[in-house]
Amino acid sequence: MPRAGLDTAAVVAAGAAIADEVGIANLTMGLLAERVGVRTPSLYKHVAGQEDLVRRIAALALSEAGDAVGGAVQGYAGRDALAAAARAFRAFVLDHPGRYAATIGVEPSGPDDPVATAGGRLLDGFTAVLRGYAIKEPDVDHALRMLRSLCHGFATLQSANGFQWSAEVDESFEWLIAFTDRGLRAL
Amino acid sequence: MPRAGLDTAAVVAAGAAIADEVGIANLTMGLLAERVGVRTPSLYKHVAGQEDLVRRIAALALSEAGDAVGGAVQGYAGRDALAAAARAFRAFVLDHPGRYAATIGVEPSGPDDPVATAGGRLLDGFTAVLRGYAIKEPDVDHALRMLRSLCHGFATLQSANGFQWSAEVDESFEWLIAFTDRGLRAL
DNA sequence: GCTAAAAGCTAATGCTATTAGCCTTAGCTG
DNA sequence: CAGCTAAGGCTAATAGCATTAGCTTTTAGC
Repeated sequence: MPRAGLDTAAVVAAGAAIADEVGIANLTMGLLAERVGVRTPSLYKHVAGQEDLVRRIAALALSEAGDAVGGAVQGYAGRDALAAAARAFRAFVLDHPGRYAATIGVEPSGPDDPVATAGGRLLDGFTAVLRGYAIKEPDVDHALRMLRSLCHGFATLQSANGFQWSAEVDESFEWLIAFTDRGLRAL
Repeated sequence: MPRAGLDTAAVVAAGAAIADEVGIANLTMGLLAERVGVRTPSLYKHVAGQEDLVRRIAALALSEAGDAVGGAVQGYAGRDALAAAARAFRAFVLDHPGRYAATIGVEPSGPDDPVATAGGRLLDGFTAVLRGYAIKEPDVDHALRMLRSLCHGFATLQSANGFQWSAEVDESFEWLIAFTDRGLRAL
């Protein structure tokens, strides 16, 4: 029996891919094993169990989202940066609904938890956006939370096909960016 | 064997209560059966299965959230209405995290789906808030989606203990209400 | 009181995650 | 180059959970 040459990262990446295809709720160890060409119990050599797998997928998703947002912001400031960050974040969630869904309900166990550090890096991307607005220090944290809530809420609601939101969802999203931009500049 | 006098509504209510206590992911048919004083298979006389149960819990949660928001708005207008609605919604999600979590990822099958009608009623509450602002028609839908995204995002992120948000979360929420109010009045 | 549907129950099935224990490969060491 | 060791795989077994089948008992209407 030739060896599969697996490692934890490969298993997690495959799990994230499956989650995007069939939804995180339908990600089963058997499906994952089949995908990576191995029998189910062998997965436990790379991952401590399903819960651990989901945590790792969540950390991966947050890390990738952080890269996407951070990269999109590069070279822009103010409204352009805000729009770039928001669009990049939403695009990521819509392109990878399963792995992003893995982040919902995962609580970081401590500051050193990969989930926490990846989440922090995602926040850094949004922080960079705020730097383009002249915001007084006490407001920065609040504005950050608002940005995160807005993007998270909109993207997950749309990804779940929430509430008959028929067509012009893109239009609503752009409207939302403009609204937020005006509000931030007014601070 | 005396009969338990169950019906679908009682089973769903008990399921929602368990979801709030242990999380929707840990809501098991056995746990629910024990809670309502019946053997597991008997539940299937009232509910088609676990998926159906979760859908019904989601519909209940949306309906209750709609009642909470609608009731809170009564007698207020403008900023007061906005604050009342937002606070009522957040309080509901924090008080009933499990049943609200059931709504995530549930897609209404059609316009007659109880999930859809309950979701619609929740939207009505937010619509009432917007009526207090003089918003031009083409903006109403967008503003509605923004309000929903903001509340959903903030409440679910906090409920999941998202991102080390230490203390002043309440303060951030009030800040967010003020921010939104200013933006809406500027339309 | 009689009947039929509704609401329970026990028993059985099948799927999923997980653990235990064994075997083989790959890489390093003498 | 022989041999040792750890890592990565496998089969077999266990346990929990959802669900179905089929039987029994209550209850409500006639």
